[in-house]
Amino acid sequence: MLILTDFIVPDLKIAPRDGGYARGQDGFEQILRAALTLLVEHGSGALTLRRIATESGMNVGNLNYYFRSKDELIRELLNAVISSYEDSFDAIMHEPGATAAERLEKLVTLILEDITTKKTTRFFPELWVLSNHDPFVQDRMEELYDRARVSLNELIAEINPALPADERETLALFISASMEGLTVFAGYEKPWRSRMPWFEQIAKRSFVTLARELKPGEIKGLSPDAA
Amino acid sequence: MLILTDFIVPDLKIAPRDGGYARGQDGFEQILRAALTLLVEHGSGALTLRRIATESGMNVGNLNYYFRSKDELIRELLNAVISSYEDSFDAIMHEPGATAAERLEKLVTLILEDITTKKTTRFFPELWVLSNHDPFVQDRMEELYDRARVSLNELIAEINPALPADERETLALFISASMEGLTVFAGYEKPWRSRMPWFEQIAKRSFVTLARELKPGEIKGLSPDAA
DNA sequence: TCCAAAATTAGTCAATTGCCAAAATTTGAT
DNA sequence: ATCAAATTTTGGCAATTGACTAATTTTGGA
Repeated sequence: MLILTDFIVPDLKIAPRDGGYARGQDGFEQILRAALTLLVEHGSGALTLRRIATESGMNVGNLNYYFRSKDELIRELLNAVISSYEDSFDAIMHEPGATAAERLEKLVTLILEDITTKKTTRFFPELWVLSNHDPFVQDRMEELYDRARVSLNELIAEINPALPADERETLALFISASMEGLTVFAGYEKPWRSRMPWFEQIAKRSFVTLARELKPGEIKGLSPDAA
Repeated sequence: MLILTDFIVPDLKIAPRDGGYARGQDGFEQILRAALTLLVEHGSGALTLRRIATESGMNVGNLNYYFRSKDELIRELLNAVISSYEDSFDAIMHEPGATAAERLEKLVTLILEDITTKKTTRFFPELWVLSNHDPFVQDRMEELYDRARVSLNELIAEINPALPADERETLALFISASMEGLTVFAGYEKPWRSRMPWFEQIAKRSFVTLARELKPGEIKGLSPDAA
């Protein structure tokens, strides 16, 4: 059985530009879309102005008309992709469901299935690497994950109202990190991709249990250097 | 308070070379060490032959004597670093502890503390990115994680002997992925680095519970496309 | 239709890249 | 001490990179 959504050109969220012709907006978007395709298909090493120009059917010099430098182009690209994820998260956040636990399970399903797409599997590790040496990327990435955790936080609060805010936030972080980690093992074309349904079951069971049964103070119970 | 272990040059495991002088073995190691330092400190973009030559106090042309191509140099580098981790995992595997659950907790502590080192936080995301477009890296990485999971598997089997092998392996994968995911959030110089002790508590509690309480067939219970 | 702004093209520049060949030097067994 | 093998240096090459300028074409409001 083939999955049909694989070759969809990934989405970008591009802010409308100030004063300009319609063609300009198109060109702007074409360039970023070409850059994203190259990044996803061939990695950051393929992100040269000439390859982006070729991929977008444009002249090299024209890229310099839209973007003062390659650095600015890449920043705009990351910004556009990250914004598209923020939109997705906002949409996911309002998914209906009966109980809070059921909505948490639904959220886990949506996130883990997004992880198996080519776009997500390829883009996020690139983001993680860039964030190691670029403060701008680090800030923007932190902002993205903060927003992605909002719904997680709300659900945990609903499931376990007694849990203090800082412990709740820590649990949300742990859950988020757990799921992100699956990218490398069960993402697109990864060796354990086919086991993602099982991972989903374990994740749901584990996360709901944690949210339900964590007692206030339990996490901080032991000082980290206690033998 | 300053942490003093940050600037330690990361370890490499380099196989002794066939026929050659002692100086040759030194040069070989110097080059790979310089390359790793550059990768960790400045990212893969800094991995040019000239920068590696400067960093290792060598001439550019000499790199071509040791390595037929830049590609071969990088492969040898990844191989050497991965081998060093495999050694570490083998050492960790034989850590003593009373019960299996206690040994599992100890293993979690060791892995999560390794994640906060500069070497690990910086190197692994680079590896993940490279694996997306390089089958050699993908194979080698899979081999590394396979070996890292051996002890995890044994401990789960001891804690819950009734769990079938494939479900046990899936749980080990989930646990491993969970911890790897923390790299991006609580690794070296990451925003939630200071909460790593809390993450450790949650992880121990969660993983031990899963290992103890998962029932055979529970993971595969629902077919993935059941609404 | 006209025309200024917007968008695109063509061509060039210095810098950097990986790679290579030939000469010079160092090593260590004999 | 000798000498072949191993290592290092020197100098350069062709290709690619990001950036820039000037000329050309397209756009869409007046």
